[in-house]
Amino acid sequence: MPRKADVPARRDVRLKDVANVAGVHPATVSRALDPGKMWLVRPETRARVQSVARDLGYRGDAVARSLRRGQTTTVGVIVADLSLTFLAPVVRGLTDALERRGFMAVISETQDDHERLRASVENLLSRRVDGIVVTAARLGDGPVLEEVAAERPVVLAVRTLAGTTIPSITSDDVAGGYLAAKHLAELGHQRIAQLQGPPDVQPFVDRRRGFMHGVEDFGLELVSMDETAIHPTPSEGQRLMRMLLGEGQPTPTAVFAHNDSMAIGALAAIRAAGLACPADVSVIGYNDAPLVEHLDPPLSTIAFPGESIGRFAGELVIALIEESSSRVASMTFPPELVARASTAPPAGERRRRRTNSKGARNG
Amino acid sequence: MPRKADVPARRDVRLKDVANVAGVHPATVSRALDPGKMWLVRPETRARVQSVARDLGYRGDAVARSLRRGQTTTVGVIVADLSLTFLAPVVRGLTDALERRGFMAVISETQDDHERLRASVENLLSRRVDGIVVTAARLGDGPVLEEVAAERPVVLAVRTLAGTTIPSITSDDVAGGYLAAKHLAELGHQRIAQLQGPPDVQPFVDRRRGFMHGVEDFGLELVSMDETAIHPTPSEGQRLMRMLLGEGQPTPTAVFAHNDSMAIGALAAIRAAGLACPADVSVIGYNDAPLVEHLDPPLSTIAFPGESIGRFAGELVIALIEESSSRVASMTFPPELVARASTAPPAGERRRRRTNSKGARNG
DNA sequence: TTGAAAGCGATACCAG
DNA sequence: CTGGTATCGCTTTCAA
Repeated sequence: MPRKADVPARRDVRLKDVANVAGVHPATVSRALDPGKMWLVRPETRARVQSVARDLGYRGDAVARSLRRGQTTTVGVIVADLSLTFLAPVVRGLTDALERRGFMAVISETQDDHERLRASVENLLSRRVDGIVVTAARLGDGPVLEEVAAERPVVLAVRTLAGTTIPSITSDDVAGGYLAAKHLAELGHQRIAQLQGPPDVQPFVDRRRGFMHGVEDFGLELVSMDETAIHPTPSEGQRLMRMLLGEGQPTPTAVFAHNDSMAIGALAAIRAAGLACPADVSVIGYNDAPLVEHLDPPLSTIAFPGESIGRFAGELVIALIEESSSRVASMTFPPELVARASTAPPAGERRRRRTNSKGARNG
Repeated sequence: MPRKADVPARRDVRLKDVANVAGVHPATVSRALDPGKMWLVRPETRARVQSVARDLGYRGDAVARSLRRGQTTTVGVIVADLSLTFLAPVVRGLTDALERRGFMAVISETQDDHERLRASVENLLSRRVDGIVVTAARLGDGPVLEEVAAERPVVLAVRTLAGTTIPSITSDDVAGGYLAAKHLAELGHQRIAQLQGPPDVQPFVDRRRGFMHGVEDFGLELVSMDETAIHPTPSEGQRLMRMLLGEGQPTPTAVFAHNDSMAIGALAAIRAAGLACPADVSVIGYNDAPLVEHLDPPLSTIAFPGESIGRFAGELVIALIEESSSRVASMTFPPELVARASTAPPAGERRRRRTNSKGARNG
């Protein structure tokens, strides 16, 4: 049992109580306790009020304040799934930026489901959040979000949306895809492929585009596969990689998985096929999620500054909240190649010397 | 610019507006829209009101409702750091349980700092959350949390606190530690050690205790090292492992790291010392965090049902909120050994086994 | 079955 | 510099 020390464990103390004890009007207490208005109160009174408030253990009622002020100092954060490890830094930067400014994050998961996104948004709006940061936008979500953005600040983070006017803080996924192709080309790969993420998520579209540019620019041969992952998960990555290895086409010597999760699945598929990475097939992922540097082999990947993106998204949404007329400024951060052991030069020479028939090892 | 379709993008629609259009009193609208009270309204009126509400795009104001009802249907969730990957399933289960019951999670990070925990709690209370789930409790936090628990439902998850009356949902870390020792003993290890997490976090204390029990029960030799990690991170794990390898004492053939992060650091230290895992030293971690199965080598570890723990914590806090008299029921879930490639019989044992095995070929 | 009226707790404008 | 007073939007007795 906790001690009921000096702080009365009684029912919540209200402004009026403080006023009574301090012998002043509630309005005065309100002013004396508001950092932005306490200068209106005579120092003596202010001190007395503050001391009484402290003694009574007074804790402002944010609900009442919100009702009166029409501001909740709360921001809704919509994520597809908190288990997505690459989101951790983003959410970290975001919540940090928010807390630093006195805002709190209320988090809602959508599992990348349109309906759930709609429900989340509705829920958040009815809770009167001052703004919303969406990291889980998918293609069809445009209209809903635009509608919301008409009444409240909305910021897209990580995932932008084609042809939207909603400001977004992202990394340049086209550049990232290009970087992946460039890396593979520089290692000497000629025949490469990509494991594509869901095409209704803008970053995947962009990564694809960037990668294709690279393929052209560097004169690579693309083992094309139109199939895309239903979800960007290890199991889907495994499925696509299996397809790729099983196709009639020649096996690529390197693949670009649109994210690290799919890359992990790809590694599994490669092993399952009796091949080795990077000896037989190089693999590069995307996101530089936590731990992928410790994988077997350590995963080459494209990193983006998640924490910064989260932080800026937080700051932007607050800016929009505080001066809603603010110019809509999107930001794009450059991604970065992180070369590790899962990518290496192709074993082309050796293989070519031994046999001319490609794919002979796909047992 | 979004279309201002049928839904008036005007200022928020209030209850009164609906009442006016529907030609009834606001109180009637309130009743007609409250699932728990709509039976008080004549079906015709109800239908009309609901239809008007829909047409106007009416969205209840949760802030006003909260003020009036003294309930926010909001639960504070305190975590040390959202980047802790083993928390992802916990938070997942938690938010899912909450949303399912119409509650929302507001998340606050403490970075395992006492002051920040205090501030978080204060902030959450002033926002009038209906309850709090704490996954970041450390030893000194008892008093603060007890005090809070006296006014509002508080539930500890993942980390319990010694000698507290606050209900907690955890896994049995003593059993987990024991399991680790047992696993190593069964593999034939004789000389083992542990990399200890911070002693002011109950789970680490328990894992240590359980491990020690196991050491005794199985008659193992413990290479003891009193040093504990400042934070349970890879770098600290690496530091401790380095110390262990450098000491005057004989090198253990297996170590139990109090969590996966430290285990990862340990693996690095082992490599850095020119040794191999599991050939020279076996390593077992704790948590079965996402991806550790893909490490090099795949990490043996002790798993706990994070999602269930989160889910039950959510359900418990809601139960406490709804019937605050409810009996305080803590729950403990059993952990489970997940044996992977980072643990194997010790070098000597392997040889001996080969020699002694029936049908040995070198006879 | 519906209406009237009283707040929930805090803030902000207007007087004094 | 401080007190009065009117809401903020909704829920909930209490009457009718």
